[in-house]
Amino acid sequence: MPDRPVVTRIAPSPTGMMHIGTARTALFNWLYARHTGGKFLIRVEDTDRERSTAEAVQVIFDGMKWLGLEPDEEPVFQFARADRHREVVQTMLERGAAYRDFMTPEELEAEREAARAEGRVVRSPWRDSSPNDAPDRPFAVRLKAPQTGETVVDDQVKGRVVFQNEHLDDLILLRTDGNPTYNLAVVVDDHDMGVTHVIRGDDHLNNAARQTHIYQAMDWEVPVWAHLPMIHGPDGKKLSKRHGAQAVSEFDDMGYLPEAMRNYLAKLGWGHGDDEIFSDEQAIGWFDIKDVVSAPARLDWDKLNHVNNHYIRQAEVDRLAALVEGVHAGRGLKVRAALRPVLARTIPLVRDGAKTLLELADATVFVLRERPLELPEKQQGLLTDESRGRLARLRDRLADQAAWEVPALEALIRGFAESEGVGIGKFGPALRAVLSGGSPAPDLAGALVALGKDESLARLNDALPNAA
RNA sequence: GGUCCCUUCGUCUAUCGGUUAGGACGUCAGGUUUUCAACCUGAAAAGAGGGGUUCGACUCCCCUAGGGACUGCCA
Repeated sequence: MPDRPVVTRIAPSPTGMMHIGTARTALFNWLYARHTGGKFLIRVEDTDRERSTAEAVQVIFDGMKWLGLEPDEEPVFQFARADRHREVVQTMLERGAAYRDFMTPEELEAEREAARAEGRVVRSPWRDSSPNDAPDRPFAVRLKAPQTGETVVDDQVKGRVVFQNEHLDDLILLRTDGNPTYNLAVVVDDHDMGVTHVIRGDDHLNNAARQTHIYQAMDWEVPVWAHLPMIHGPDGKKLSKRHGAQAVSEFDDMGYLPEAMRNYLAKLGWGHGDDEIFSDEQAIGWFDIKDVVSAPARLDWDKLNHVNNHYIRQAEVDRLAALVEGVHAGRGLKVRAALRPVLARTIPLVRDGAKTLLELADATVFVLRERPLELPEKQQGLLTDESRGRLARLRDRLADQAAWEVPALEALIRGFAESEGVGIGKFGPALRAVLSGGSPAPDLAGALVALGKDESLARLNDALPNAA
């Protein structure tokens, strides 16, 4: 185990979106680096030139920034390091740790089929040929991996995993076109970047064994491995589109707060006793790779919603107001400058029930509506002659009310109901309808406070033109 | 086919050989109540199956079953 300061990294490939699993892997790498006082790095695996567009790369950076997981150093781009990768391969060739493989695509295909039929691994006839036999045609370079004995991946979450070398094939290091492959590039880059702990998805567990051979061939120190189980959809299948979302940006769009995502994602595969809600500082203090669960976890929207609701209740009102304004803007509803204070005033009154920013936004539309409000048909029945009369009497009381605060207004409404000799249910629904125009609204006192005295009375007057 | 990983309430998890198997989300019931939500109280709910090891297994070992990953000159 390396004695150096811890260096972790996230190594996403730019595919046009940032998968939520990548986000969790990033989070764990970040937590571990912070916990140990080490460094958290990012390397963009952009060797697939077709998919690796500038936009796709930006998506990664945006996702990381939104999640609040910024790396400690400038990003490394893998493609730019191809020369270095080739240089390492050259060294391995010189050391006899790699060989030129002249198999044609057809030969390879045939060998692959034969190997599968025989239940063995692909082998190249060129592995043991002498350099003099080299034909004059393009070749790939393969690692000359040991074929006997065993390779141990001492994994921090999976435990000691043993592979028989006879089951491991000779990794291709350089393609026929001279470009490095993924398996070569990760190892070289991780080594050059000084990565001490490779924390990644367990879809790479098998690769870890073969990558170990590269480290050994170069006499490099093998990093500490930690292979995280994957995140599945609610049905236990691989997380995909049909589960609602898989990209980080989608969670943003759906109104989840980054701190809620961090908390929830941290709990997916890791935990600290009975603690459910915890701060970044606590997570950093508690986090240890050894405590990561080895079984895959399913995404649970209900729980995510619950956690998000918690953080919405805790968030600064000004921040929520800005975010909610953004949601409204996205839906084509511009918030007039004059209404900004109203919006900010409304948020504390409606946030408790909001599971997402979208719901929070929904809960605030009633204060943003412009008079005169038109009641939806199903609510018009609420305005009978009787209820109009009551509302008119209530309006007069409200007009005389000086303290425009929730407790005082609650008392006023209760007192009014008593003086009318009826329950609040006799006029509450009508009041709410008039104040909100049919939009969702909080309790009556809250709605009055949110709207403010003038607007409240004006909306009442709009609905009671002849009742004065 | 081969290699490897995984398996505690519906879900996320605690337990690290001895517990009435705990917590959270969700669910259900009740309460509160002017809508929805929130909130309060309570309840139901789990060790995949089979063998071992042991005085004693959720915990250790083996087998089976079921999931998953890899098996690319993708990453």
